[in-house]
Amino acid sequence: MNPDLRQIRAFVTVAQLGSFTRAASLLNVSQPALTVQIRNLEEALGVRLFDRNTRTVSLTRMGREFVPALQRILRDLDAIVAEARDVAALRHGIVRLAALPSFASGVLPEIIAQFREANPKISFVIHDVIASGVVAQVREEQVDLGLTGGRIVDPDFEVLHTTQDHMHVVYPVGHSFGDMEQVDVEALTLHPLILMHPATSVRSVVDAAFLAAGRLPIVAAEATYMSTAVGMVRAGLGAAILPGSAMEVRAEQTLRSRPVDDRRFTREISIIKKAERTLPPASESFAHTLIQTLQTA
Amino acid sequence: MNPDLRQIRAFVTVAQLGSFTRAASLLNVSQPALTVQIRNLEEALGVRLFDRNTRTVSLTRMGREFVPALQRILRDLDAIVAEARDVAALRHGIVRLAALPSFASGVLPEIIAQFREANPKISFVIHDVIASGVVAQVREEQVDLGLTGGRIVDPDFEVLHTTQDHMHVVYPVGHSFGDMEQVDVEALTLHPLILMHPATSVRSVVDAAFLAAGRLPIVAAEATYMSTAVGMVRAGLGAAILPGSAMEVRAEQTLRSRPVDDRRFTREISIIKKAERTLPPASESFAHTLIQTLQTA
DNA sequence: CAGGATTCATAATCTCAGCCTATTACTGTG
DNA sequence: CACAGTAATAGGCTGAGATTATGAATCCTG
Repeated sequence: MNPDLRQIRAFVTVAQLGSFTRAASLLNVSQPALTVQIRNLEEALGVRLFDRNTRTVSLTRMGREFVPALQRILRDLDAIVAEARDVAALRHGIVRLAALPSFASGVLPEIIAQFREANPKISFVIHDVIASGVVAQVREEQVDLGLTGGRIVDPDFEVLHTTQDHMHVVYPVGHSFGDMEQVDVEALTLHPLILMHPATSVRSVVDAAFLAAGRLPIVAAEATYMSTAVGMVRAGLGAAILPGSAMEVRAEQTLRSRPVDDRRFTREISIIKKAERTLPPASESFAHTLIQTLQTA
Repeated sequence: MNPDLRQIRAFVTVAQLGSFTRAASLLNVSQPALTVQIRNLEEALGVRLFDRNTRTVSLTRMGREFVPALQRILRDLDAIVAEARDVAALRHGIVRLAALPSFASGVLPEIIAQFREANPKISFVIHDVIASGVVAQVREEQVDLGLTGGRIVDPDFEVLHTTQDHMHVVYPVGHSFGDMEQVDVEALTLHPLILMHPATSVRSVVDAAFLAAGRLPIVAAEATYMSTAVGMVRAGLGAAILPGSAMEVRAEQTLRSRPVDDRRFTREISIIKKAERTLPPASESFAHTLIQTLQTA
């Protein structure tokens, strides 16, 4: 028969203490139980490990040679078990998530900071990629969670939460948008606009909204990055339409922003994970706080 | 509860095969047993290891991270068990023994060569030291076996075997010893002799024999090493009295040797081990062949 | 799209490994 | 030489874990 972890623990403990009785009390078993465990281990290995009479216990040479190796195995195993329990208790862990750049630079950093205050040992790996990239990385399980725009119908994914991300218009101080009762599609159509690049999810929403309203915007410029768009606004090229989730819509000294007064200028945001996949405890927990933060905000 | 080796083996096997059913048949248990083992392991670690539905099994990220570490532990442990069984089966091992130089260079090499023919993987560590050194090394357990002269009465030691080592006289071709009916104490007293150094056990035997006979030898020279004594004989300084066990008494071209014809020129040889100590299987086995060889010779 | 096949999970039952208590046997010590 | 302390043995019992039987879900196929 093959050795057993309890037998190995018994052996190492007896070897260290030099006594069956004391080892037994340390291991919370009776002394006869230990005697049997050691005997079984000796039979399993085919080698006598202790020379013992009724008064004294000492390792044989073979026993002495095996102690360090077995000790190391116990140590390694205990370390793995402790690691697993740390992961389970959120004392350790890595949250891997993919997010659209707008979220990655916008709402996410604050939420992560708040989460890490409660769980300081948990680290994050954020992949900021475009919408199709988020979906792909979740599908290939390079990340546990995805934060992306649009509605997900693929059964490969489970949508943990959806929320609305309303578009804002960003304009320089003194722009006429600042004085209007409401900035609706009509108003937007009258001014040169800076829009995101057509491949982005923000642009699809904007285009769809204009299309639904039967209007065409005056496109002054297109930008791939939101910070570029903001720079263009600052340079006076026009007003930018950017999602409310993005950091860039926050007030700068010389700029202002306000929501577009039209429900259609809204994109859906989904927090997704791969279907039928258990998240690591850290990611699971972070998903929860993420959802709660987005709900209350 | 703490993890169990069977649980770990089950986990690694299921992870490798990606199937409970196939893993179960490989491990010679029923599939429900495996299900329970994995569940218990997951509970012990506090972490879900597999995502499984009724058709498919796949590792979670946590599970994937634990596989290599646990695999290594199983590999290490199996190696230790295999090593122990090799030692038990004499497929491995080291025989440590201390012997008087006369044996170490005399009878021992042949016996070791013969033993290693049957057990090629067993190696030897020979300490050739004087009698008191042999006893000391056995007492301190630096060696398993001791081969020494004299009678051992100390209860710290167990005498596995005793045999007689009769003294021989070594002389040049043409010496008158070669023509005598018998070389007894009387004869020895008439010729210059080369004796071992007084600290050696050979010399004590020789001195005691002369004392008992009430004679005094003519000491031409004293040597610490037997090979030195033989060199002196070759140089014509006289005849040497050396133990029969020593290689040096074997015929050289220009030398002859014959037993001294007096029962008192005999020393006792003991094979000893520490009392109450189990020998490693290799040493145990070698002790047996050693005893048998000495008995039949 | 229905049904058979396959696979994991659950339930119920049972067996034996292993524990505990009580006792024995031995040894080192004062 | 008696006592104290320690490991080994015996006997009885309990529960962990195995098995078989069955259920539930999913995939494959015609």
